[in-house]
Amino acid sequence: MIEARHLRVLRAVARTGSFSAAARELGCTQPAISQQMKALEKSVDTPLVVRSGRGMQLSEAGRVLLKHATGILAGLSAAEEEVAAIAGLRAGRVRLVSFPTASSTLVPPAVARLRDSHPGVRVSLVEAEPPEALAMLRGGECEIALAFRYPQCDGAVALPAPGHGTPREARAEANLEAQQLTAGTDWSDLVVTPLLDDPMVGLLPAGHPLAGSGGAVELAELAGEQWIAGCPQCRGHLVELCAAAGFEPRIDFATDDYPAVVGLVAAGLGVAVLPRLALQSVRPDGVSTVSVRTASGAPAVRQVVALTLPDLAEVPAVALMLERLAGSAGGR
Amino acid sequence: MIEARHLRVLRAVARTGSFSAAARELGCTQPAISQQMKALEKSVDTPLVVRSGRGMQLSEAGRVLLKHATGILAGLSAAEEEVAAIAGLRAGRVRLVSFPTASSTLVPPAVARLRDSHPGVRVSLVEAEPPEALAMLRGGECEIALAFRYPQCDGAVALPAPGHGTPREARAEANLEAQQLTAGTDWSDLVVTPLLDDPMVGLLPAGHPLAGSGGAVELAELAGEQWIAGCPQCRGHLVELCAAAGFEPRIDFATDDYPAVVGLVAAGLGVAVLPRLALQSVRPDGVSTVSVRTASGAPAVRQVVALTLPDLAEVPAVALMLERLAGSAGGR
DNA sequence: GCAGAATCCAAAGATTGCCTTATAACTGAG
DNA sequence: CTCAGTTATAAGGCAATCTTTGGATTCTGC
Repeated sequence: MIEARHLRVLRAVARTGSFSAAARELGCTQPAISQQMKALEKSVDTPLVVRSGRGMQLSEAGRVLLKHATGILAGLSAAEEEVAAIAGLRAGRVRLVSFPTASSTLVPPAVARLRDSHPGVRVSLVEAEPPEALAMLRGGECEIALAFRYPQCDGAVALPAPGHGTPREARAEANLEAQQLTAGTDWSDLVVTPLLDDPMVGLLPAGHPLAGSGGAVELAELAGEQWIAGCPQCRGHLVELCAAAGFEPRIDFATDDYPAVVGLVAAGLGVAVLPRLALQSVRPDGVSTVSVRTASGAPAVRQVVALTLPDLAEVPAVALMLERLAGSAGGR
Repeated sequence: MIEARHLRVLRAVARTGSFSAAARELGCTQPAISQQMKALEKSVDTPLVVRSGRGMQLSEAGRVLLKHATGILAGLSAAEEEVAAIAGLRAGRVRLVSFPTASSTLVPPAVARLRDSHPGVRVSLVEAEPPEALAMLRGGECEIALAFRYPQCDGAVALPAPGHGTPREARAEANLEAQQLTAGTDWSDLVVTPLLDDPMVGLLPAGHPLAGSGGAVELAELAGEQWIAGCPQCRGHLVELCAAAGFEPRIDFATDDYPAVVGLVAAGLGVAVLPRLALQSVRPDGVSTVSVRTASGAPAVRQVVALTLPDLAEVPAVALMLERLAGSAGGR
């Protein structure tokens, strides 16, 4: 088996015309060159150099091998360079999958700042709801999945050191609590980068009695209202929240189109609870917004996170993108 | 530094989709694959494989590296194959330099038989007198030089085992005797393959008194003749031979054109001594040939040999050509 | 749900390979 | 003939590699 090392030696010998000079060029001793050449000649089973008194020349086999060596070593350098470009954030691509709200709020500034600092790294974005995004992540169709979950307790999830060889146990332990509390989101084998605790905002018709109550309401105060729900996952969360507050919401309308929710509330058809992030890109005409507290008194939040695989967290471009996303979310 | 071994492992992993399968394909154990991949990832400083639960996929860097690996490994295989073709006598070229007489007698059948047995090996032929042929050999312009010398003693030169690692000392010792006797031919650092002891033939005009003397004459019997000499080297040899026989030849004509020599002798302008090989391609019209004995009574001979460098003697095509030349000469 | 098969990683021991140092032999030039 | 430069060889130390062994995880089939 011919190794690249052999070809490097052969090339140096051919270039310099002597073993000693080749050794100097490659930064090793002359016997090393001598042995490498002998090993190469043994592996191809034919002489490669012809010593004639003082000078030395390549045999025909040596010339043929050298002819190939240049191309092979050039290909090797090209490969090294291209991989180094990816590792050095001068090239590469990060495929992002995000749910709609995030892709219109968190993602754009993060991508813009990544492009400014590292123009060679390209980012692609596909929209998908968290369950599908997770499947794409596990299936190798993307590097980062943005998702959210609704922790029902106030304690913040322990923060795993993002992207630097976090042991499996630590991650599992960190996610254990949240995992047990929110069904269907087993992230124990993933690297979870918390981005944002997105507070839930109550939407009331403009003339609602609680609209002026200092901007904060208990969920139980809305027990008798008609409700307008969002996406299936949001609806499920709403029901859980209300159950914790001791009632079951009457839901007459459900839509995952946030402007529609606002319109329905403004028309006096009910009240709603939306993540604040979702409201950012919707003009809240004819509605009042109030903060919502859970039964325990703490504000209700939706936790927005970026997910990736442990191996992918080691990829520089992925780690950088995660950093940018965290930075983009941090200001909110 | 990326080594070919790494790329072979990467390719096997990518092809099979698992470390274990790659290990089976490459005939080693799975931890070996695991370690090689880890070493490769370390050398390029970025992850190359992404493990997602059961399956595994290449990262972007891995895909890029694999893309190059295919070409690099293909180039390596091509190089190995081409060199193996040369080593296996399915390809290659042997450059022969020969003096005119040999190139018209010894060389053609040898080349023909080599071409029959190994059609891939090409032979090129250039004509040059021994001194120049030797220079070309030492200068790397040919692989085999055909030459001759005139040993003045009868003892045959010891036969070095042709082309199989003959130690320097043995060669030097074998050639020592001849070296001292024939000036200007230091072949102690060469591999000498004796081809032929070419007997010297006397050329006499058809009616010469000695023409019928049983076909053999002593050189001294021709002391009083006019002489026609051949090439410069041959002329020098003739003078030496005659000196040993006790006289100095009167040389009125000298030409290295053998038909001319025959013509001159036939015209009765003198006598000549030629190697028998040289006479083979000349029609001896009007002349009588007799064998020539030196002063010591032994027949005078010209020794025809093939010369090559020690390293070149290890090259299969060169060794084969030497064999064919010896075979071609053996029948004479 | 629970063995079973298959996969990967990690640690440890043995082997192999590579490099260096030191020495000897050879070549060509002054 | 000596000297500078080169290569080959032998021996020692070091690093890399492979294998073995054991343990953890995942998917599969019952």
